[in-house]
Amino acid sequence: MHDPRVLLDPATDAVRKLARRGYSLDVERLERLSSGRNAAIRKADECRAEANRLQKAVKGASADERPALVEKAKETKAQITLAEEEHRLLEAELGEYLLEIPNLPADELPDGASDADAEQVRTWGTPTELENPLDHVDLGEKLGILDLGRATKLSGPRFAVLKGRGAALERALARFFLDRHTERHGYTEWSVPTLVSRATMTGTGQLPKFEQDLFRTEVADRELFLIPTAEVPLTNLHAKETLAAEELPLAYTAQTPCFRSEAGSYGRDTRGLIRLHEFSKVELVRIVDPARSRAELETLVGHAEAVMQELGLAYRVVRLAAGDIGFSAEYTYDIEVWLPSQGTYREISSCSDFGTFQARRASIRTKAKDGTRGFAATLNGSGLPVGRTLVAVLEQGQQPDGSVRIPEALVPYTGFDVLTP
RNA sequence: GGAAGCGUGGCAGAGCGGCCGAAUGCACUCGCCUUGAAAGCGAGAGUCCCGAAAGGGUCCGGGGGUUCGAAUCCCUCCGCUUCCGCCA
Repeated sequence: MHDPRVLLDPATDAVRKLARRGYSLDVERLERLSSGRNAAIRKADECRAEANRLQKAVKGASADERPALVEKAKETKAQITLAEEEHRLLEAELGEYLLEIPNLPADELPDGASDADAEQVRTWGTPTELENPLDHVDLGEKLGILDLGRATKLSGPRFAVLKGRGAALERALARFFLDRHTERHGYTEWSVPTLVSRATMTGTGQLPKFEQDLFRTEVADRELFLIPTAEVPLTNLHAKETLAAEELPLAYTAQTPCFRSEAGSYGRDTRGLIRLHEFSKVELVRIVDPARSRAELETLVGHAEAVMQELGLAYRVVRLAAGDIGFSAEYTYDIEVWLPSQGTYREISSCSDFGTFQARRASIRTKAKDGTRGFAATLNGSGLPVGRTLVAVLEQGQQPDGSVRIPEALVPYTGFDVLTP
């Protein structure tokens, strides 16, 4: 959420920046709501000050002065009620409007609105060239570790069932990621709820605009949402808190299932594990000093890349176009892994700097030793999604004889170094 | 789900309907003292909002009510604790 004052400051250049992501800011409306709200607060405060004066006067008043003062106090009270009502209305309208304005994309991002407009930053590893590469579905079924038919029987399309060494591989990947991030990269592991409140979803920006992307539950009169990523609970751990500036940066990780409705992606990636309603992911979240957020993003991407490299998976890093980044983001790198079956790089991790946008929504404040107060900056990135990594491990590790070699770093976790049909 | 009790500042813990933004202790910040530290002494310090500032307003779990005036009285919701039931 933006500070309306900052948004309206010409130096912010908000209209131009938002236009880059195709959002048209209604400056006139924002100005009207913001100044109207402030005026209503002023009016209410003045009335309350008057009421406070009258109360003191009543206490010291003589018996004949008293009735007139009490009468006046009652009138003032009525005025307070009016001013407060005005304030409440404008506050609500302003709040609603602010909640739907996306974050300002950084100027360094390239123009454009799709992944085709992303800018390649670097590549790592050599894309495997195979005669007739199988895709992960064919591989998985031949190896007997993937059962999509039964997944459909259980839950419908866009679910997966892993069996035997497939399930073990999934478990191994998650443990491998968590161990690396906690032991080498300084992250604290958390176990968090995957059902969260509307307020929590609003804190990170999934709500109110993207309710159609979420799974919603309702039991009795209680409403909860299934998280689309651990970013939601991890970032909101510190909602409505004030953090001491010197304890930053905070680095958190968690493995959770992630639930996405995938509304609006009907024809896309219908095969296999790429796009599911439910998948497991290890997420990285950093809560940092806003002045350092971009440097922290480089650090975060580095942590995701480190596990990719240890698995020996060829990938590239791209800088997303201004019109392609998420609602709450101001700067995003995607890591794309090489998929031999598609002959292309596909997104495996998205690492974003949100500036203070989420912290304002969730109210994650900071206080320095000298008493200076502000909002923290938040960042997050996948580190990594288990399913898509499994896809890459299968596809990049496939051998001419139909077997799949397990990356060396993973063997201590799987207990086997090859998958054979 | 049933019964009882409790929700005050970072923590602990006071608080006759106006003198309470709130005693006191601990913790904290800054001085003094000390070679340094502790102790001791002195001073200070809460949050959020409006305001260029001066200043004003707000906040004693949330919401509502009584009253000129509520941390203090009433209603309601939420949370916590203990006992019973149920359950992994």
